[in-house]
Amino acid sequence: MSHHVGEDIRSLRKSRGMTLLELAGDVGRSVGWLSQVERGQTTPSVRDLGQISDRLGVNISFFFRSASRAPEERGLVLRAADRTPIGSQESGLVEELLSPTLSGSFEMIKSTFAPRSSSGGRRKARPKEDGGVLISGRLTLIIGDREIRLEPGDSFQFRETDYAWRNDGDEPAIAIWIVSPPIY
Amino acid sequence: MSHHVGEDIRSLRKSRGMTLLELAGDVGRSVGWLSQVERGQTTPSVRDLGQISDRLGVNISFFFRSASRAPEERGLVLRAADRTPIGSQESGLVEELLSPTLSGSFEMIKSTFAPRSSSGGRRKARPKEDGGVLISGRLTLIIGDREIRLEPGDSFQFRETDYAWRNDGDEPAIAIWIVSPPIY
DNA sequence: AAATTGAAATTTTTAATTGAAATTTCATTC
DNA sequence: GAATGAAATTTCAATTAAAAATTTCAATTT
Repeated sequence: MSHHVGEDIRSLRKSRGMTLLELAGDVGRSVGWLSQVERGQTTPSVRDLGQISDRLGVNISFFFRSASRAPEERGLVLRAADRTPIGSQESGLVEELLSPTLSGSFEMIKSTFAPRSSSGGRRKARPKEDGGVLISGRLTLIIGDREIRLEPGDSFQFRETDYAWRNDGDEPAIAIWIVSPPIY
Repeated sequence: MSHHVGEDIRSLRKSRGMTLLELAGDVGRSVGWLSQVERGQTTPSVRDLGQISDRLGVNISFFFRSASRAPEERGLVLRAADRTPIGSQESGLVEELLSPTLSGSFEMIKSTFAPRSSSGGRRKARPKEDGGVLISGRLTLIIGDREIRLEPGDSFQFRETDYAWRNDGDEPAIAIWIVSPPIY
């Protein structure tokens, strides 16, 4: 009874705007069953969970990121060693989830921007608010019509949905990035 | 016309749950006047602003933290050099606002916990959500009945309103702390 | 004349309804 | 026991109404 993959499934499903009906249909199970899985009343088979994770676009290992930790701290802390890459198919950008749970009102992400790289086009996105602090390296943000060059220690926050980034430097740029509401 | 102290005043007032009527009364001015000040249609005198900042519990210099920066980046970026201590009368804890504006849906704070110090009693607080990443040092969080020892790189997130902290180490603990909704 | 007030006009917020959609429950089937 | 499917329940989004808060601006004060 220790693993509540259900809570993660629910958050991922919601952040993607899917209903029980849709996800259950996609993985070939009933709405009632998925409801029970999400609430921890039924344990899905590994095969079921594999289908679910495929459909939600995460690796199945994501559900077990804190598996080796004491149950009391699961969902409350995420240890540095347990962070997993998530999302972001963009080359040049590696995102690791810092939030121990997906069900909060905001999400914390460690973003690493490769040297000499930049985001592709602009982002299409739901209305959300972004913010962050540059920890190391250099990073240029293009927000609206403004171009902002960040140095370590600088912080930022904005609601523009279309923005882009660029790392002109020779070293990776590392930022703590905050998104609200959650995107994963 | 460059300084919009009004926006900060409005955010601080709201985060403290005050109405125009209350704050205006406390500083001996009319509601209409304060409304104009907050919307940048009237500039308060330095004396008025002093009274307002006293009542809101910030140093008057807070309103001018980004004064030397280009207007385009004000409210969007906060440069490392412009950070000011804010809030937290607690000894052992220094909080610096990272958010460039107070009007977002969350607030980013750099918290420095002195060696061998701890929070006094529990916190009384409005419902909010806290999260963060420990950047350096060691920090113990007491959340509900759980005691969590954090190492650098560990991240956390919770909604419990009563929590406490303790730094048993010999060096300061530095964390990036996120609060939603804003408290300042 | 510029700053400030105060009261009327307007906007925002809160609470209560309601119908639709989504979710939960649980007796039945596989 | 695992899973389904339909009935029961809950949640969500859209309305509406009343109260509270804010804005506006003509009048007053400095």
